[in-house]
Amino acid sequence: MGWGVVVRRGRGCRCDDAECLVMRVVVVPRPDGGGRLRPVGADGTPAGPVEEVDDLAARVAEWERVARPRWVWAATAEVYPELLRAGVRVRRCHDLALTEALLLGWACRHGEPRWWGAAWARLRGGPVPPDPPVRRREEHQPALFETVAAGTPEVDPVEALAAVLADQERRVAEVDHPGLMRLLVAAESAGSLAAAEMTHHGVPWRADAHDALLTELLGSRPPAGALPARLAELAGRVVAAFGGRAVNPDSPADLVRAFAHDGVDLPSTRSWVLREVDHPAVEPLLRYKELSRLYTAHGWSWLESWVRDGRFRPEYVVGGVVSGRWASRGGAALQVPKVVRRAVVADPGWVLVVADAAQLEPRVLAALSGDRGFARVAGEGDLYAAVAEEVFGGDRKRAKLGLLSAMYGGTSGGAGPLLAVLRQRFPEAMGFVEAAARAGEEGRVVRSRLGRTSPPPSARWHAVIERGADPGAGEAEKRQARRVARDWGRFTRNFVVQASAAEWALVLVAVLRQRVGRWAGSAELVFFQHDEVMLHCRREVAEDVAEAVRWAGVEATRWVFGSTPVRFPLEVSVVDCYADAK
DNA sequence: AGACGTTGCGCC
DNA sequence: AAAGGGCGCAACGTCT
Repeated sequence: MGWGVVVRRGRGCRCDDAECLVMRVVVVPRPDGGGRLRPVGADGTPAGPVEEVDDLAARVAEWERVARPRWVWAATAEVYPELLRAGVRVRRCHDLALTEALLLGWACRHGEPRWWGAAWARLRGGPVPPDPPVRRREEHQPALFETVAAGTPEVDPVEALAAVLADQERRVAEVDHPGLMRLLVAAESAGSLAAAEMTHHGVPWRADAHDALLTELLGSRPPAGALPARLAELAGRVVAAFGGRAVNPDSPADLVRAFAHDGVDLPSTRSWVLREVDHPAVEPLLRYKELSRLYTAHGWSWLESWVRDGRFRPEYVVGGVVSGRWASRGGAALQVPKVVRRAVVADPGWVLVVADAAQLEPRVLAALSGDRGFARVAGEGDLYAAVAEEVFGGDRKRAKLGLLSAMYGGTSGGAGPLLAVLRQRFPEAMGFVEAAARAGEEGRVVRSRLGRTSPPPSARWHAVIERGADPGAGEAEKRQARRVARDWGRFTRNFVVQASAAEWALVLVAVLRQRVGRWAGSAELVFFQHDEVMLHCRREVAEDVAEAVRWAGVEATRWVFGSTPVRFPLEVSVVDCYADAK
């Protein structure tokens, strides 16, 4: 899709001026704790001698004290955890790998080899080697800088990183809106620092409370290989309800057969399907599924693997989702079930500050589209209620359904007529997502507010589309082509909203992280999940921290959307226990 | 036995 | 209430 559909230039990014004067220092660590550093200009040219040090952390801390540079390194995830373990924090960085992914994406070269391929091409020409494999927590793999050093002994890694930096600066300047892309690069890099710091600090987690919760719901911990008492009992009730027929409640196929035997035909055993069925097995089965999930996903073995010394330390994968949302590795960090939040308890004398952006995505759509009518309702505290008031005679449910369908591309559940009304009332907002959907259906890419780009559809996708367009195509082929086109349209429709929402949240984290630095030792960001942040802080500073979060929301709005009537309210709770938030 | 795809469900 | 978008994970089941 045309860039113009998605991004109208807002307020310029401050990185354009002051930030760019910040000194950059390239860092290449050695496995033994030493490393090499070199100050460089934005164009990668040396601004000082190479330093070779045996205690990299100490040297970084010293630089940080006197010059507050922007650290330039291959990947925060490979460099920063070690610094944190040595007690060293940094204010800002430029993550070359993350930036490379953003820039490759912008040029519709998603998935191509990243930074060191670019370095190679720039320094030596010739074929571009593939990326090193993704680093796994459990196994040691060579870090990026080691790989480049091993593969190209004649290339100084410091020189290589400086070259990549220069290359990236040049490419950023060539995008349609360099100021927005600079903001994205800065926020992505700041996010990588926040992610490493959150992993380092961890979410306060009371293993005893978790164990008590499990025991209450499942019975005491069973010996290895045995089912907890409560699950065994429910499984027994399921079997009894089928007249003693042997049924494994964990096996969908088994269940479908058992229900069929009793004259109940099921398309699947999903819980919402079962809920509609009148059969004595349903009630114990639903309860079994619910508790079984708790047991397998967040039971005692989860607790043993993931909680140490009163902290849950998930590993975040910054930019791990195509939309720019973060993913996580291990521990299912971004899926902590509501019941388990009982175990997330602040240390004595400390509290949790939990903040959640209310109705973030429709607000983002309002700001993106510039629809004045929609922006006006998005200036209200309850956007859905405001839309309901204006359009649906106060029916908030219908307002919510209609708006979610507009952003996700759904038409089921009677959303069709609601969409027609919304289209009439908010033509620019609805036109915005529909233009994004059309772009996807036609195989074009779309971009977020700051310039993150959707992946182009695969060759297979194009093949299906072309087969459907062939004059000799059969009905089935045409239908399939229409379906995959619509599917991709739903993806791009959602991408523009979800990716821009992720940017707002990312900038919030970036500015909040800077602000929280003033309470070093007394307040920590400990968790971030799409539109929600959690801080762990001393009780005395809780109100100040809560205020900082609200301020960060306002800042994020200004940075990402400039001047807009749209409000992005945060629901902030100060609690002892995560389960009590909101 | 291990790889892979499917099913189902937790979160936003 | 679910369905539309995005994920991670565990268990089942099939294939190799």
